Amino acid sequence: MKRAPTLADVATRAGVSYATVDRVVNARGSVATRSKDLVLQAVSDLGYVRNVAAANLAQARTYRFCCIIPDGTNGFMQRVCDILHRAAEALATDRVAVEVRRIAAFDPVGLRACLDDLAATPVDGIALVGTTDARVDAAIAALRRRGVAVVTLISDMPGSTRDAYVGIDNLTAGRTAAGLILLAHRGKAGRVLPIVGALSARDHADRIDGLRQSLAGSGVAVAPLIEGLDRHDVVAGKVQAALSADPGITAIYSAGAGNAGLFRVIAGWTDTPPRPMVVVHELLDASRQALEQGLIDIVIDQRPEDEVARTLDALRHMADRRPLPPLPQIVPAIYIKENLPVARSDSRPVPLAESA
Amino acid sequence: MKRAPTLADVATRAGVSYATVDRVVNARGSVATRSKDLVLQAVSDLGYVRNVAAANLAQARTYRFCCIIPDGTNGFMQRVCDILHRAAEALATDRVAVEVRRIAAFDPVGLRACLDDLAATPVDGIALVGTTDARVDAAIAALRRRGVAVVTLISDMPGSTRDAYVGIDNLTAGRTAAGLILLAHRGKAGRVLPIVGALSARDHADRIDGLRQSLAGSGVAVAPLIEGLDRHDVVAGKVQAALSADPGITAIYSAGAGNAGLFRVIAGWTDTPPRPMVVVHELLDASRQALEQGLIDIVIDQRPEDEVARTLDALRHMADRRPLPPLPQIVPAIYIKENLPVARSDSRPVPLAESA
DNA sequence: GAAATTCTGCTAGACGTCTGTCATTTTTCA
DNA sequence: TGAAAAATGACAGACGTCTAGCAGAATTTC
Repeated sequence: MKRAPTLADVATRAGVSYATVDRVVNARGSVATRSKDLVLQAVSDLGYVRNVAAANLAQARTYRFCCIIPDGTNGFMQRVCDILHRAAEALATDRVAVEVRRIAAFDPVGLRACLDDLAATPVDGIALVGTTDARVDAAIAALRRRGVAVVTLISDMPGSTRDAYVGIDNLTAGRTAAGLILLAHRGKAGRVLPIVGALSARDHADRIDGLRQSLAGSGVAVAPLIEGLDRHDVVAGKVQAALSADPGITAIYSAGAGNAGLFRVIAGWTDTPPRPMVVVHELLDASRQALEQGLIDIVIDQRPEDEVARTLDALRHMADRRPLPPLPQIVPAIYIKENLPVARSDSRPVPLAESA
Repeated sequence: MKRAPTLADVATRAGVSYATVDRVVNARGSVATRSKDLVLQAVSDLGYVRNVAAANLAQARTYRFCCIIPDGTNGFMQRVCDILHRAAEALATDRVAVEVRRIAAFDPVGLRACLDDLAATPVDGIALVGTTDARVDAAIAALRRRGVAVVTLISDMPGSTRDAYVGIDNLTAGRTAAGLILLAHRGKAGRVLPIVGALSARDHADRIDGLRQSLAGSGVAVAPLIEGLDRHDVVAGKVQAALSADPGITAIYSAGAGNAGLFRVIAGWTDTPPRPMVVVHELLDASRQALEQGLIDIVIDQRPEDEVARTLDALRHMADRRPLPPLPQIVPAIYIKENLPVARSDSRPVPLAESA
């Protein structure tokens, strides 16, 4: 039960002064290579780990994070924002201030402006939904040079210098949809109607790729793709048309948003032939209701709660210059009518525990 | 951007000394009712929240938690232990020491002895897998009186005075199995063979209840229950017999452990008729392989990672005498061949970040 | 009214780290 | 060889809370 080693212990062990140790571990001032080695050796000998509590206290540290979330009619992004706000409240105890900024969706110029704006404020970390664009890349690189942690959320930017990506593997998501569709077909032949917002959206395209991969070689074929622009009116029209044109559709997989239109079409289905199996993404009010009413069969959800928690955790680690713990993948959840979680209630915690 | 209020601010506002404030918030010494009210009022006026970092620093606080996990051949409990150990490592940074004790499964006397033993050591919180027993209840109550936080994990003890339960709703888990079985039947008739370890185990019984509820009124019936005692040899024999006796079985739902026996039977299946659909619980090496090899269709997993994380988090909150944040239910994960997470790799974090 | 009890205020030293200043020593290079 | 530059040591004041001890004031008890 001995006390954990402190920087003073490290200094003694390394045979240098506290100041030198401090210069090494906090990377400031210049230190001779020899001294640096001595210190690092002592650190590893003693198994020193920084006492984060003390460090934060000393700096009166307040983490300042900013999350940049696309605006628009997308219910999913709204949900992400809600979760962020809730998480921000809970983190207030730990002196973490989380700001959420909404920007126009699919607008690299606006995103870049937002990032440049943040570069001028004292911020420790930024989370953003990736948008592939050279100007955004440059802004991220600039922020990182200034020591700001940058994490991509939900959608990655593989080419950029972001510190980490937090989100699901969309190829796997598409394969999952395929697996469930195959399960329901049980070896019978069929044809899946795939719907996306736009194939130019990386995540949507990945999901459809995954679907195709896992259906290949099975008896279930893939019908021509519908691009619904994530708008329910467009989706409704195109789905209606596709179903009329092809009575052999046995399943529908919607990889994008704008599902309200799809639900309307299904709601108007006549009994014969039986309606196709329907798989959509993201658990929102509309999809939850559709599931409860039996209009659809499966919702694949990317667990934004987990994504948000991981994101803030990653930002915190990086702000502390601590290594990121190995992150297990976020596995999308599969919801059916029977395992829907109860709708969440907001309860407000009190600041202090009861006195005895 | 003003600084968060401190206890000194509270004292000023309340018009009393720091010492009095301290006596109120830490519930020591005696304080006049009037002063106490003044302090509490100031706390709520200012929105004071204790700076946990400073508090821990001042006390050189080391949280000591102990998790009591049943021993035995159960692979799931082994997995829980692994996760606990990993979590313990990660929490070392925050001065949290987690000890894991294995005890004989289904042995209330041993559990009680373990709890009594712990009562004599300086421990801040205990997590245990619930076992319904009056002696255990009493031991828990005694611990709580001594200020030790007690959380039940995986299996609850509804009658006891535990502070919280972290685990899944097994009724929902059974309903989920039913929903997936119905999905694969797509309106066709069928018959499910249910397997448990023992109906006396609360979680197993709940799952079967859930299954029955959700199958009621559908075309899928429930065959006579098999009790396999969670032993793979017993399971193999009884399943083989049941399948021979009833060729109309179209699905198997194993709510307990000992699934290796079930996998063996399925592996020996002849092509015609097609094998029944198989749903089992807990993602372990054996079930993962069975899923990959196509021996089974679905694994329902109770996400022990989440359960462990929540448990330790809950213990920490209670040790700090902070209110528990509202816990969203843990929703069991549904795995099929296509969405299996990659097997986890163990990587060891380095103690310090790189110097610039 | 005196004594006992309860309540309150004051003070000071931890806890481990960060940050800054200043003086001193060692190294480097012209 | 001397001057500039680099490296090091020493030290002190924060950060917010906990803990302990002691003295003085207010209240209750007999």
